[in-house]
Amino acid sequence: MSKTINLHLKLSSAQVLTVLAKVPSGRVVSFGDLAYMAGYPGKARWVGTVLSKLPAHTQVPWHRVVNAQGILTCPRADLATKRLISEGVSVRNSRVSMKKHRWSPEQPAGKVADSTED
DNA sequence: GGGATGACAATTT
DNA sequence: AAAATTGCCATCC
Repeated sequence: MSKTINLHLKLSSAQVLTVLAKVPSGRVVSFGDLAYMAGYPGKARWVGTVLSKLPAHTQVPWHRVVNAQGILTCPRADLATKRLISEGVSVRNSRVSMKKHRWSPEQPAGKVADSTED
């Protein structure tokens, strides 16, 4: 059949940035997780492309984004490391412990998964 | 408009 | 554990 009907409908980078802005200090997320949370599972590469276009003075915590291996793969890895350590994240050789610092969109207590949610 | 590249990931060898 | 393969999307030449 036809191969994906991707018409003029483009992905929303704003959604990714919105989710990223929700990542708390001292935590990190992978590109894939970020893409998944934003509603675009499997499009990790695209997330990388989006972040690569962020301005240098952006307020978005781009330094909290690492790859699935927990490695800081951004061109400012040294800066990201510096920031993460400042937030209490253990960074070793541009690498963080995903098992310990990986952030999940956990709902705050009281807000249980209700089907009536939007 | 095709091919290479990039802040990726899951699977397989 | 590490390298190779394949998939994925936007951007650059």
